[in-house]
Parts: sequence; structure tokens; C-alpha cells
Amino acid sequence: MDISSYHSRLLQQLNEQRRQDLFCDCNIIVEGKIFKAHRNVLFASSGYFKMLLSQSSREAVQLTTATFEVFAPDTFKVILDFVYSGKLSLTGQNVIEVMSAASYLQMTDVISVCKAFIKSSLDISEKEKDRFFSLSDKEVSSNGAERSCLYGAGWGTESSPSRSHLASDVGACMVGGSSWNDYNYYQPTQRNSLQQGAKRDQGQDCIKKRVRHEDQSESSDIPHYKPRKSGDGGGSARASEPKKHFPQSEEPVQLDTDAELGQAEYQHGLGTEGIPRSWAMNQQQHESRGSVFKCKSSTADELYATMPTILGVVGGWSEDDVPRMRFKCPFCTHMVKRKADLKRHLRCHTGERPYPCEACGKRFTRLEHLRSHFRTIHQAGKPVCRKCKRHVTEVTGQVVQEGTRRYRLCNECLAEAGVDSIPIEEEEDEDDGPPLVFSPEPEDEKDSRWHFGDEHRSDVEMVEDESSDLVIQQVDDSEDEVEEKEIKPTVS
DNA sequence: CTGGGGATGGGGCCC
DNA sequence: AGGGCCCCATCCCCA
Repeated sequence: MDISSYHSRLLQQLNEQRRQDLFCDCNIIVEGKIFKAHRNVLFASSGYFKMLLSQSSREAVQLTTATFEVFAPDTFKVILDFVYSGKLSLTGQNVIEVMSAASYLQMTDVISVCKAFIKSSLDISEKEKDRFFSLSDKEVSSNGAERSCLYGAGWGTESSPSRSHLASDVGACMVGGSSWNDYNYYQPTQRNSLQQGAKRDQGQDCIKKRVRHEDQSESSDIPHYKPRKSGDGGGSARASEPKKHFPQSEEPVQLDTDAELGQAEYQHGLGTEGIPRSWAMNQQQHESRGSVFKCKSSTADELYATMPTILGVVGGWSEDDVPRMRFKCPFCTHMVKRKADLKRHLRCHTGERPYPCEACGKRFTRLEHLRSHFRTIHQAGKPVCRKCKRHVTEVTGQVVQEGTRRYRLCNECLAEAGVDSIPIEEEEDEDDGPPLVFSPEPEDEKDSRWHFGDEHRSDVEMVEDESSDLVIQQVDDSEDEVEEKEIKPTVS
């Protein structure tokens, strides 16, 4: 026997319990304001809380507290009211922030409603646009259903979207949605193994960290939000995270929702939900379905350029009543204060490494890392003996070259190594040694060439050890300074 | 096996 | 907004 009003009455009861603080076992502190709720309800409503509480539930039955600084209390109140009533109080003023918060909390239902709200607000212009672009849409879309998911989701029960409605929405958007799910699903290691020709690329810390996270269950799972010394401002980003950490959203999370599509959305919802379909479709154009990590075909610049403004989320209010904007990464939970930092951060998701070291082939995400690498590896930039760690100068030590690697050894260590007997003779250096000077540029841009030192011929004296590829060089330290200048990129 | 140190990558933030 | 610096976490190699 099915009593249709049972569910709503049950929810009413729970809401009443919440209002009366009955059986509330979870405190949510939003910028100092405390909201009481039931873990069960939060768990069932939000992918975020699901992950959060999955971890804490093993620990104890005591009160759970989560703290947020990334959205305002009023915003959370709207969401919490929705959780307990199915009714979302949206206004033109709060819809953006509610949607951002919902994205953070991985609440697909709320996001869907927000999208519809925004859509309805723009309905007139949308209709105009639809009419205008109808022809090209047909050309782009593989089928009509896909197109309808972009603009055509109906909202019969706008104030109380049901799960079935959500499912239909998601289902209609399956193409775009699955694209994003795939996008986020593949483990970064996969995409990197595909992108990088190198057998083992050391430069995937971001990826390695995430893989590592899967094996870690403690609260320090998120190294990105590392503690900073007080006063440097670094703590603010950490404050934006709840005090109870949870696995990064990129990791597959076991959920038990009954709707597979809904599950997919929840699993990776944090990265997908704040993204308008149009953006998702934009990404899809770069991607083909398959086992290749989709992100690899897009650069951080492209992603950044197409990034919707919704990614700017309010992180509370400053003392001057000015909203503090933060920018949430669409692929993980990371939030940054500056868009430029987000752009930089995106590279760790795209796997893009635009700065190759042409001496050894290693690639870097940042020019500064390439420079650092070049200085330490290929320029013997550190004036310390590699063996005894003592400070060396051009007088007290020499630069030793081993393949493409250069390092310094003091005269004593050189003698110990038995290479002091090697006659040091002047050599022309046009036919030997790795390049010392280069102008690294992102690939696919204009001339990216290392200069093999015609005009920058170094006053290096090289002696090859015939027993190995060891080469001893007497390097004038001032040369490094010259190289420092040359190392400056010509990247526009 | 383990600890130390180098190399690397990522975030915050200043210029 | 980009470049660059600083700091820190992590990984890896080696003694």
C-alpha cells in the first residue's frame, strides 16, 4: 500500500525535529553561524556531506561539526531549507551564490533548479537565441534530445524538484553529462601516461598526490591546503575548507544512489555542476568518447578562456561588506583567490607541460620550474660541492658534466674521484656539451630554440674523461649570470 | 629498511 | 594578468 503523502510528511517531521533541535547530531558552522541538522539527512542530500560523513561516521557517534567559509549563512540556510523541505527559495540576488554553494556541496538537485531559475530569467533572450541559432544547433547536435538538454528542461515543479525530475534532466543531458563525468573520472595517471611519452615522468606530483590520497584516510588528505605560517595570507585558503577534510572529488566515491545517472553526477558533481551545459558542450567538442582522459586535449588556457563566470564564488564577506570572491576549480575542490591562480592550477588537471627542457626532454608546467631545473641540473647553479657539500668557487672547485647533468665538485673531491690527473685543455665548444643557454617557450609557439652558444659562447673549458662521459669544465661563475639573462623567456 | 637530501610541483602572494 | 619569488609537501635516489 502506497501512501503518497508519506514521504512529504516524513520530511516535515524531520524538518520539525531540526527546528526543535531534536536528535540533531551535526553542527554546520557557516561563517560563525551554527546550523543544526541530522547527519542522515545531510548524507542523503549532498555528495559533499556524504564524503565528509562517510569518514567521520566510522569514528564516533558524537556530534559532527563542519565549518564553511566559502559561502554565506543565508546561502546555506536556503540550501538547508531545501534539504528539509524540497523547496528552494531562490531570488535573482541569491541564485548565483546558491548555485555556487550547491556546486561545492555537490547537490545536483539544487544546481539543476538554479540553472532552471537562471534560464527562466533569461528566457526571452534565450528564445531569441534559440531561434537565431536553431539551424546551427541542428548541425552541431547529434540528436534533438541533446539539444533539448541545453535549454529545454521543463520545470513543472519548479519550487520542489523531484528526484524523478532530476533524473529526467540528467538523462536528457546524458551526452553532455557523461562527457564531463568521463572527463573527471579517468585517473590522472592514465591521462598522463597517455600524454607523456616519457616512461616515467617525475613531474606529476599533482597526480601522484591524488593517487596517494586514495590510500590515505586521515584528515590530512589534502596537501594543497597545507598550513601556512600565520600572517602570510596562506591560511585563508585553508579556512575556506571545512575543518573535516574529505577525499578529493576526483576520486571515485562509492555511492548507493539508485539512479545511475544521478550517481554519476554525484560522483563527480563537484567538478561538473557549476558548469553550464554550453561549457560542457564546448569541452565535448574537443573530446571524443573513449578511454583517453578528455582533459588532455584542452589546455589550461582554453579551459580558462571558456570558463564560465559561475566559477567565481563568494567566499563570505570582507569587513567592508565587499564579497570575497574565490574561484573554484571545476575539477577538484580547490579554491583560489585569483583567477590567474586558477588558470595556473588548471594545468595540473590538463596535464599540460608547456615548458620543455631541451637538454633532457623533461617538461614542466611552469617556466620558473624549468629555470630552476635548468640551473640545478644543467648549469651546476649551486656553488656547492655535490660530494662534500662545501661551498666551492671557480678556484676551489670545478664543474663536472655527466651526460646532460652538471654539478660542482671541489678540488679535493675531484682528486678523490681520480679525475684530477686528467689534463685540462682548452677546447672549442661548438661540437660538444649540452646547450647552456636557451629560450624556452611553450611548444607550438614561435621559435622555441635553445641557443647553442654562438653568440653566447661560454668560456668553458671542457675535458672529457675517456673512461666515461664525465666532463670537467672550468666555468667562470659570471657566466651563470649571463645565462640567467638568456634564460629569460620570450614567451608573449 | 631507513633517513637525509635533492628534485620537483603546487599554492600564496608580491611586483 | 603575468612573472617571479618563497614556501612547503611529496617523491625519489642514495648512502
